[in-house]
Formats: sequence, C-alpha cells, structure tokens
Amino acid sequence: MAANSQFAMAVHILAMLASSRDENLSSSYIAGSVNTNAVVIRRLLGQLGHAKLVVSQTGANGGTRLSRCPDEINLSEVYQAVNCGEVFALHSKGPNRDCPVGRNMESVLCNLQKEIDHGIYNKLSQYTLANLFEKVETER
Amino acid sequence: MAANSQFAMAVHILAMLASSRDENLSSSYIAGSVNTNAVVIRRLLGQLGHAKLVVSQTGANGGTRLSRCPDEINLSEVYQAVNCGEVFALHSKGPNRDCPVGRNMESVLCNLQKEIDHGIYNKLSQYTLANLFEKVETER
DNA sequence: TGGATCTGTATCCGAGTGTGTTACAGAAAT
DNA sequence: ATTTCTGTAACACACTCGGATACAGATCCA
Repeated sequence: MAANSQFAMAVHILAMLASSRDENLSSSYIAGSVNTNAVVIRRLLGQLGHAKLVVSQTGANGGTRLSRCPDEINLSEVYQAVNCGEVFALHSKGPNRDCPVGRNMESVLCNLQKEIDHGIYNKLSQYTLANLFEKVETER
Repeated sequence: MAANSQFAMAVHILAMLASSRDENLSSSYIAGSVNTNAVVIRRLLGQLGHAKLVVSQTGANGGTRLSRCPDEINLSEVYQAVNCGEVFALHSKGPNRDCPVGRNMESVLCNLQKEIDHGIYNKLSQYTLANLFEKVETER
C-alpha cells in the first residue's frame, strides 16, 4: 500500500519553523510551501504540539514556532509524533491456530516487526532537525 | 496508515512451504492456515514465483514448493518480492518550488527515505527463512 | 468595544487501494 | 474425459488519506 506522507510533511513543516525561529508562522503560510491545505497543516501541528515539539498561539498574530532548538529535535521524535504505524501489518484475521505453523506465526512476525521498527528508530535518531535543515540549505 | 499485510502473509506462506519441502502445497491448503482466500494466496505466490523464490505446477497434484533451501532464502528477498512500497510517502503534489525551504525538501526527504529503506533491508538480511522457521518451531 | 486574524475541530467528499470473492480458461494427472 | 489445480480477470466492500468548508474560541489592535 502507498504509505502516507505525514512524516514527510511534518519534517517539511519543522524545517520551515527552524528557518524562522524568531517569529510565529501561520498554518496557511506553511501550507503555501508544503503545497496543501491549511487544515492539513494544522492537523499535523496538533500532533507535533502534543509531542511538545512545537507551541502554538491562537488569535491575531498567532501561529506556531519550535519549542526547542533544532539541534535538540530528533527525527525519531518526529516519527513517533506522527504515528505512521507499522512497516508491515499483521493479517487482520490472524492465522489459523489449529495449524502448527500458523499457531506461532503471529508472535514471530510481531517480534520481527518490533525489531524493524527499532531499526528505523535508530536510523532516524542519527539526525536532528538541525542536521536536516543544514542539508536543505546546502543542497543544490 | 495501516500498512498492508502482504509481507506477513508471504512469510507465513514460505514458512509453510519450508515445513513441507517434499511435497507441493495447494493454494487452498495454505489459505486454510493463513486464514484467507485461496486467490489471495495465489496472488502472493505469483509475486514470490516471479522473484524465483517458489515454483508452481498447474494441473492435478499441482501446487507450489520452495525453489531453494530455506537457509538460502533471505527475508530481504521476500520483502523485495512483495513490494511493500516505502516507509513514508513523499507528498503527492510535491512542495512549492518558489519557497526556499520547499525547493530542496524533496531531494532531502528522498535521500532519507532511501537510507531508511536500506536500513530495513539490512535488518531483514540478517534472517533466512530457516532462522525464522526455527523460531516458529521452538516458540511457545 | 468591535473587527480582524488565527488556531482547533468537526464534518464531509473523492480517490486510491488492500482484501475478499466469484468465475473461468488452461494445464496436468489418472 | 474427469478431476484438480494454477493463473487471472473482474467486481464489491471497507478503510484511510488528503483536501475542503465551516465555525467556535482566543487574541491582538485600532
């Protein structure tokens, strides 16, 4: 299945906030860069705010800014904030428990799933928002 | 998004084939253990066959068996065979190229995506079907 | 105080897709 | 020839993501 793009958009949003640390950005302004609807941005900002990565202010001149320095925000935190689910899903019905193979399949796959997730987490932990922002700036 | 369960089902199928190396298994028999429809199994077997992991025979007493020993089948091959797509998607519309941040976002995210995929691939490469089958047998 | 701005939700629509199901042509064994 | 099995095609259903409108509440400012 095609995965969703929430992580990609969240990183994009955070990169924008990192580039304007001294001012609040409005959801519609961010939406202009991400090329989507402002509500989509606000939904994501809600998740990022819940994860304490950003802070928002309502009202005129409101908007959102980072809650910490970009070098203190880890991409693994972002991944967790927008919970993208698992890499692969277990079969919804579950295997047939009368079958000797099927009986133990579920736990084996579940363990494998956790291990992969852990691997992704470790990989993303190697990057901070500052690292990424640096790439955005220098890349041609 | 909830990912699809094709990888999980594929592994399950291969574990069954590994447990019956001396005989062909029919798609409906496998479907009984995976707890799904035989056509779903045949679709997956088609992908696995295309990746040269299994061989099928049509006709009476037909069915499918592994094309190699379980210790020569790597889980990363299975992952590639049932192409589960990417861990996260890039935004379908693409970022706004008039924005200095948006302009470079795409390539940065694309590189990150490749890196994660590579990590998953490496993790899965650590396991053969034989390793996994062993776990299925011993797990309680 | 009143108007403007912005967030935070609720709600709905459309498109895409994964899963399940039926149906059927073709291949192989008996 | 009949049976059994694969390989597809075709369709329905459910789910979810992205997009859009609408509106209450908060905040600033004139």
